[in-house]
Amino acid sequence: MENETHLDTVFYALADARRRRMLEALAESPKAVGDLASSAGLRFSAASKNIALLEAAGLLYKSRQGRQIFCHMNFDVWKDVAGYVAMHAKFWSGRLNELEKYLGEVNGND
Amino acid sequence: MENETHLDTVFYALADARRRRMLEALAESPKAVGDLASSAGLRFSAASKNIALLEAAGLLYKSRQGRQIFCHMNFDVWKDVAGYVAMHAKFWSGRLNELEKYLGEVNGND
DNA sequence: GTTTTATTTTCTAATTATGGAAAATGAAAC
DNA sequence: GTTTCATTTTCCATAATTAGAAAATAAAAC
Repeated sequence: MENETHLDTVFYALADARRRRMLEALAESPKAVGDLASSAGLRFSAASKNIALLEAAGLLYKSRQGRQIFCHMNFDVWKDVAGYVAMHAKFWSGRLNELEKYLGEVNGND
Repeated sequence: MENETHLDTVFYALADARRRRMLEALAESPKAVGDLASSAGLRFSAASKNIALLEAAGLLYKSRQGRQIFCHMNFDVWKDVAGYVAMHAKFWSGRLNELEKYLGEVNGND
């Protein structure tokens, strides 16, 4: 599902520090909308709209639990992004060691 | 040089299919502004503005050759993007083989 | 069923982004 | 130095984005 329009919305969604902060919170564990609002320093209504944007980009999905709505990171979409980046980052070819180091540092070799 | 604001501008720059098309053209070889305009299906003035945006994001740099201005892909910035993607794509951990395959397919194992 | 909690929607106003056209710049050709 | 070519800048009109406030929904608690 990696078409032009989709990449538009994904990259656009990532082009905002507060939205990225929400995703960073989600990377750890699913969070309710209200929690994400605080993470990003936004009011409820603004957070809700930004979350809808992230959802439209496929970067997260929601599930209801009682009165709360939980957001979950959709890791699959990162594959599209990674694919696009890899495509244009030709320079990574033959430098997988370097990327491996990156991944190791960033993820703590887990 | 991977700060929040920089990522904002980089992702924003990537969030437009025509700008990505220009970058795709540049990945192959440096191109004059006029050539990029046609690649993206834009008039000169519009192309010039989008190129300025890509330049501000650090995705390309310019060099003058006679009356033409050539744009060159700046591969280094992709490292920032790749780093960010890798950071959030935890799921890639332990799946480097898969990524390797990706890179192989995409770059034709060169 | 009324209240409370969690979230979304609607509406408005302010800000920002966009392309096109035409004028302006900059360098080369003559 | 005047013309030509390549690109940028300015100006304008249009469209898109955003947050905030208040009203609306939706589900649970009482």
